[in-house]
Amino acid sequence: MIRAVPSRRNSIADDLRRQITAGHLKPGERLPSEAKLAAHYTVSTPTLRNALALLQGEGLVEKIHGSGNFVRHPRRRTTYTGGRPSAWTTPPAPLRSTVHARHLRAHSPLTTLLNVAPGTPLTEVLCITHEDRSPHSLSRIYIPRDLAPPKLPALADMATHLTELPSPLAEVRETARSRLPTHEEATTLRISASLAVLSITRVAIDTTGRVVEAALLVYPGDRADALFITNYPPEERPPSP
Amino acid sequence: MIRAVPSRRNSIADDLRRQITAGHLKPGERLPSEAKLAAHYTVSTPTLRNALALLQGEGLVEKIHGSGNFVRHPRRRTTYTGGRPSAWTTPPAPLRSTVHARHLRAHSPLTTLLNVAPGTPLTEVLCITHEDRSPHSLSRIYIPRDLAPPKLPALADMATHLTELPSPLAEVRETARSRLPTHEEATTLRISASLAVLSITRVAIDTTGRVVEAALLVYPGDRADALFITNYPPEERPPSP
DNA sequence: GAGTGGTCTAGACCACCAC
DNA sequence: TGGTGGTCTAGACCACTCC
Repeated sequence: MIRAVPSRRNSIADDLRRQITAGHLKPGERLPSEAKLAAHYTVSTPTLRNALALLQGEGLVEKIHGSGNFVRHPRRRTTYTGGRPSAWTTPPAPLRSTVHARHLRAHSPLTTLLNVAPGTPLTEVLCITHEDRSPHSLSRIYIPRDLAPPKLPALADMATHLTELPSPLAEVRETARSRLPTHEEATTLRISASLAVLSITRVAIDTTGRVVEAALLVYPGDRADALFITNYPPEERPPSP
Repeated sequence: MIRAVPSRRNSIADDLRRQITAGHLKPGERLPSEAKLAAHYTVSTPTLRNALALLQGEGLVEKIHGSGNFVRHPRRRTTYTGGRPSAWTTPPAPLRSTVHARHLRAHSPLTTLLNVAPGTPLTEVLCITHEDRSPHSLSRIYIPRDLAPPKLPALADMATHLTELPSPLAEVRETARSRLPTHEEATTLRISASLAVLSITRVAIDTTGRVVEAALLVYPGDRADALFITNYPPEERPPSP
């Protein structure tokens, strides 16, 4: 049974949401200050802030400390396509990537992910995609250093790289999880701490069983889906259990 | 730059979290009332409730209106495996399913999902898996009625069914999304409204291009991952772009 | 420095649950 | 009916941003 919840904060959120979706409040526009909104709706500031928190969780409003609440630009919803290592991936049309690479040595979570000994040299590529100037997604990609180009590369340079592996690619395993962002992720992606993210851990394995790439991908839930396609060619259709 | 956030609610949440993970507070146990906890930490009730809200979002604490805050039983983390229609799926060992089936006719979101005309007869199977007595996941499965058993079946009966399709299965497409639960989902799954869920939309297509099954799956983020495996057999290794 | 949001207080009153 | 959580008020004081 669904209980109707006619709380003050819900009706305020509904009203603001209607104004945003109807276009009376335009993307990028600043809302009146919380004090003014509270006065307008004749509620206390905590109640008004609760209403705004709902809209932040939906990705409709962005709060910037010290300057105000802003209507978010509606995000293009992009689709992450499963089954491909980074080298075969380019960000969809309107997005641009910022890439930073660095050297490091494998430690605790990475050792199990890449199945390497602690201290193994790795190359990390940190990649943030942007739509206009606002962040869209966050990727951390780890490659055994002997497979990475000797100079820390731009991601574009990597595109040609994974195809030159000593052994060909055999398998890609992806684990998708839904969770709230860490404090760090929320600030880099400039999203509310209550906006859920899709976290994908991807591992690419070559025919020798070696992990040639591991990737930790984070997509804010309001702007990305992940698509996975499984084909059953006639000769290898699995039996029923 | 990451800013340290040493707020009162964070330190309280940290303290309670430590007590839970260390086992001083045991699963199923009721926490002291919010008033008592507030007195113990010498904070106001809203502040204490904020601390509890953090733990709810992590799935560590379950709040039951009128009776108290309880330490959740730690959930077994299950793994949803992609690429399979319902008929090939059985819930992992400790879980049991409650199944309800009903007839209905296709309407707005289902018509596009199943690619059928409005009013097409469908069979809906609503499936809730449980671990002990607490809900674990929620599935809604839609099948064209001529492919479903004439009597509304238990899901177990369906297992043999999809293998008897007029045309063999050709493709499974799965879209994964991260979001907060709807009010309805939060109450049926007995989770906090701030615990993110993994929502998977799965469509199975046979060799004639017909959609033989569509499924809407909801997994609370604290207790399920989804795993997708893509194999590249030697003869069909895709080229680099 | 003026204006904004971030956090917190110390209550009030209502809704739900178990006895 | 008594205890619990749910919602809300009307402030206070601090931290951040921008001029």
